[in-house]
Amino acid sequence: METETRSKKTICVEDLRRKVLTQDLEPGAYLDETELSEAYGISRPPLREVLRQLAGEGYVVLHENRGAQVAPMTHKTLRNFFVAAPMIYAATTRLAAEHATPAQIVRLKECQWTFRQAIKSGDAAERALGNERFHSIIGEMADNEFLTPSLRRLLIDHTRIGMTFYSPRKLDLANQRELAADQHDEFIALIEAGNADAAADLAVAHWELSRAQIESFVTPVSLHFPLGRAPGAEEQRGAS
Amino acid sequence: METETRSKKTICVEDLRRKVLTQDLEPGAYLDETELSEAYGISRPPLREVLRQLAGEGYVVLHENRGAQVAPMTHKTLRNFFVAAPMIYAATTRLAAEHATPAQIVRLKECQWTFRQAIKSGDAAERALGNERFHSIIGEMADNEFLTPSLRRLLIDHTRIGMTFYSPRKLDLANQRELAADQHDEFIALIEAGNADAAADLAVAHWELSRAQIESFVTPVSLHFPLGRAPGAEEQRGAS
DNA sequence: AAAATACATATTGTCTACAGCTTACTCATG
DNA sequence: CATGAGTAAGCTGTAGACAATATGTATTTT
Repeated sequence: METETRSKKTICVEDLRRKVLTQDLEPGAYLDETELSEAYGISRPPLREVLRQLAGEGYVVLHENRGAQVAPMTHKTLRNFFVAAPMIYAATTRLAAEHATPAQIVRLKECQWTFRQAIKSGDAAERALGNERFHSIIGEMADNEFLTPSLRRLLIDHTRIGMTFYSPRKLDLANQRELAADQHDEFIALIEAGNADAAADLAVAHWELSRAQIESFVTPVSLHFPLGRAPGAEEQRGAS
Repeated sequence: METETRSKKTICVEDLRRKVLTQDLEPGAYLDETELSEAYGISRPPLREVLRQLAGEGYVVLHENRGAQVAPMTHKTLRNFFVAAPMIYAATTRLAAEHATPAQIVRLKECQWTFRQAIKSGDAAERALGNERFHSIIGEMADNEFLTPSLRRLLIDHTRIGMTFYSPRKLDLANQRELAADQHDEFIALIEAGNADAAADLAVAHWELSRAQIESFVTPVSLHFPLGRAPGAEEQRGAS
């Protein structure tokens, strides 16, 4: 067992990533360097390094002399996401099935176990983060430094979108989440078997399921939404 | 026309990018923070920010307590590159043809003009950088934040590989470079016409040409390479 | 009264100095 | 002579103080 003392800076990076993914920090929110540096018990120079790193990873955007902003989600985000996701997911999953090591498969299984616990617990954030981690590991398995950057970028917004549209009340969505978890088990089986073609197909199917969930919110069934309600529900600026 | 005074830090970022792309800084070389900060007339904290940013962009790799290293090119690099490149190039080019703005097309034409000048001049670095810039602009045209990260990562190593295998002596390669430049003109025409399918096909053809050039070096006619050379090529520390 | 300018405040950007880690060299010892 | 530990030098990591830039407010001028 490794003791592995993570530095304050590492904790800072990981916690900020987490806060962005769970929308604990909302898209478009501006970050205060002094405030954050005090919160994580480090000084401003290393914190600024952290922000640069997160900018490189796509979590935040830096504006000269105007600080850091959590990467915004514009009207184009969803459209671009729909274009890029199936291609990258299919490609990385195929490569994962071809290249995965036994140690990585063990980690993936552990991750899936944690993921199912999160589903049972009903904690939206833990479920979203568990799903992100699962697909991150598949990305590691693919072991292609040229595809990983886009995959990581996709997973950021996939996770944030998943948080946005999460709705524990709708039973059919709960069923779809169960189905998604079952597909994760299939991922493990196919990757372990080295069945690249089937794994790529499953990636597309998994994506289609997710897409259907998202679209059911973006293009809702007409009469389900009472229209004269909650005028301030869309209070954040920038929403057309 | 704006005057646009670039800060020292911006100059530093751009110059380091350039040096990595042209192999003025060799893959695997370690960077000295003090040395670089003095060279660019800034202190170490902002330089460290620059290095973090470049790490996020894939130009360098950071090692805890051991400084920054120019992103190495391992034996797997070329193989992974061959897998990812055609897919990403085709996808981004297709999107570029669908989304390019007139202003971007003007910039692409200017870039192509500069590129042809570089070819005439015979300057390998300028030619490689001009090519990188041309394809970067196509990436901007695609306007998809989820695909751009992988494209940028590909262009880094494509440019470095192009520098590695550049050989002005071989006449057939000179002809192939002419052909590549002609294909650039076709890119412009197809993008301007909004012909997405043809643009995607051209991207694949352009890639195949480049691949053939690379492979003619990687898999050379048997007797051209003296084999008993450079025993310590794995652990170079410092590039002089 | 409205608009523009000047000033005050807050936040970002940078520098110097110091602390901590890694490594290479030296010296002692088997 | 080889091997290991101890030590010193150099580099990375961090902190606190200072400089520069943007923003919001208040005042002045038309």
